[in-house]
Amino acid sequence: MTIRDVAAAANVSVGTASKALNGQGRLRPETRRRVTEAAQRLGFAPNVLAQGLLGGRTYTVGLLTTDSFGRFSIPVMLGAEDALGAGQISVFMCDTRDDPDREQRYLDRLISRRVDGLIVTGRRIEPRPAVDVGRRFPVVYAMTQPLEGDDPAILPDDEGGGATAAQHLLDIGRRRIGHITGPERFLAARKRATGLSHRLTDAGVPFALADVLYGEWSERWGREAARILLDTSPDTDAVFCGSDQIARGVGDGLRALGRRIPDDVALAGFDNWAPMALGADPPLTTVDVCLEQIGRLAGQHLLAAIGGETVRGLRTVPARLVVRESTRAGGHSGSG
Amino acid sequence: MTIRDVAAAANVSVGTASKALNGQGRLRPETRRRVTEAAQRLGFAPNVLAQGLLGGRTYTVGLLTTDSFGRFSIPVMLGAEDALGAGQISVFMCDTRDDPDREQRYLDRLISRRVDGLIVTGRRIEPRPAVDVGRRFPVVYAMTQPLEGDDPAILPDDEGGGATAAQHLLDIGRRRIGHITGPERFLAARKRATGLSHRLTDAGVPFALADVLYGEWSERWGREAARILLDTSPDTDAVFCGSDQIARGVGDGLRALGRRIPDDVALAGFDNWAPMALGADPPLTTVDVCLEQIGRLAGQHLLAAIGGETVRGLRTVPARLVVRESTRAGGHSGSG
DNA sequence: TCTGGCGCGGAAAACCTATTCCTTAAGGTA
DNA sequence: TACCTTAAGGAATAGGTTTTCCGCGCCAGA
Repeated sequence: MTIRDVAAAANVSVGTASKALNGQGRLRPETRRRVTEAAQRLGFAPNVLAQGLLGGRTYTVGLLTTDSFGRFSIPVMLGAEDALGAGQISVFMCDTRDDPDREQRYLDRLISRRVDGLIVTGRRIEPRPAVDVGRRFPVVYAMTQPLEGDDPAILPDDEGGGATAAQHLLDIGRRRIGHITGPERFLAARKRATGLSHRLTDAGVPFALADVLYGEWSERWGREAARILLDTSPDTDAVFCGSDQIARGVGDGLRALGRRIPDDVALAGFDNWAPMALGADPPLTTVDVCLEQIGRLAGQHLLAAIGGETVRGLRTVPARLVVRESTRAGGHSGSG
Repeated sequence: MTIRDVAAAANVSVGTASKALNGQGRLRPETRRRVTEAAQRLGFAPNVLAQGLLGGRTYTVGLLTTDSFGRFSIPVMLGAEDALGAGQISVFMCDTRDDPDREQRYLDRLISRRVDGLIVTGRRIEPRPAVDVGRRFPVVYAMTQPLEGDDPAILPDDEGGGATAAQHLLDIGRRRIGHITGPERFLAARKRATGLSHRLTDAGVPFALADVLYGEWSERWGREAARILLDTSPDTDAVFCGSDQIARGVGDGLRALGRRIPDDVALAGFDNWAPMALGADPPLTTVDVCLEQIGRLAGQHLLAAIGGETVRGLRTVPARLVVRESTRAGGHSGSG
């Protein structure tokens, strides 16, 4: 089923058929109609490979992730697809599973497939080695940043997110605030802690970076850390956590020690991961870094780069605080 | 950077260059070496579009999901990519977001892109309208099944999973078993209940399908249902849940009512969703339907179909019980 | 009536690669 | 020495589409 068949069915040449189907050239309306009708009847769909071969553009991009398309990549991907799909661009998925060999094979394939561009996503915001595709097509990073070069990267505002959470806890009257988060080696964890610390210090509330409880991104760590925190600071009236999972664990830990949430201790998480944050009792206040928006921006930047614009450097997307029951105002002196 | 450039650099014709690079034809070893060396030096990668145009195969497949690449699609996708990637096949992702118009646009695009095949995945196992791609390329369903036609579908064994969980609860000595699950309209929920019921009845343990607590796939429902269950059956010594999320809620609900897990009540979930099942305290025993395996099989079936074999009908993948602390043996008369 | 212009549609090139067929030269045999 | 065989590599074609250029016929104006 090619345009040749359509042309034959409409009694015109292939060139004419092409013009009729694409609204080009000077054709009689009746001819146009005859061709489109024949195409319709035969169920003709143009071969995009041939178009790509001719036009030098394939209308495809690669999406490379080191995250096994996990919790972070997926929303980013959806946002990117949104932006790209509107431009009629299809997306190849490439899941490296953190294996450099796999990644190289994927890159080779994408090069062979003559993609128009590439989006590289990562776990949290850890910097990663830049991908090497020569100057064949533009690359945009999302949720990660290249160690070398100045290819554009779209990042969440982890520091701002930490600050926003801090401000909220201050606003509802809390002053003895703890912070339980993931491993210190994660840039995202350090940035969130920094944001929190700066805002609290600015407000005259004492908070030392040395007080941050670094651990792992798990509920188990949250439960354990809750005990540690109350051991050293029994008068804690709010805990800001580096992830919703940790917050879930902290919540259970606090309850096990007799604290009520939010009456005795307000609890805030990070990520706004729906199943975790909404499933909690009470539902979790949390920071949403707007992953879809990050993906959408990455897609738009890539489209711009494909269109010839030069886009460079980092760009952060503001985080959004989502207030739920776990930090209801009223404070520790409230209804309890 | 085309094979023409390579040929020029090696002082041969394009035909000869092609033969040298693909190990075809009769060429002097020295000529072969000269060509491959030039290709290497110029960083040549063959244009797969041109190859596809010529060979009639594009070595691409589509992956269509109604699940927004959520919890179910992702592992299926990874498995499928595993199977397909080994065959040098790239995957187009198509996220319909449950919008028929979007779906149709994706299908049109895939047809235009001349994919070699299509995998359709879904949420749980609900049957869905068959996709219509004429006889252009083979279609395999995974985690869903077509309402019409007999295209192959790979499904989890929900009934067997329910039976396996039942057997496990019997094995650890429980006899008063409750079942809390998602909405009754979900085939998966009904099948799991059926599997449980049959196995219990076979073992002489009374269980009426009317006792199943259907609700929603949420922790909140789990918490609520736990109260309902203990209200009507205070001597319950085990609860099997239709999802890990529900199990989390049930666990919290039971604890709030003073029951210890697993000492007083054993608790089992479904899905083996790591963050939920492992984060729980104690970690959840659960049924793993082996989503990756389903995806892998779907990929293999699709490869077979692309290769010309005719594959038809449903195929189920056995579920696997993952035993963790929440159903430790010993029973209610045990250490408590 | 002849010419210029315009409306319409056809022919061909281009995109890149793989493959089939063909040419050339060299070496061997009768 | 002439013919045949074989090795080696070149030329051409196919695949589907778009676009540029060109030609044909008709109408209007001179």
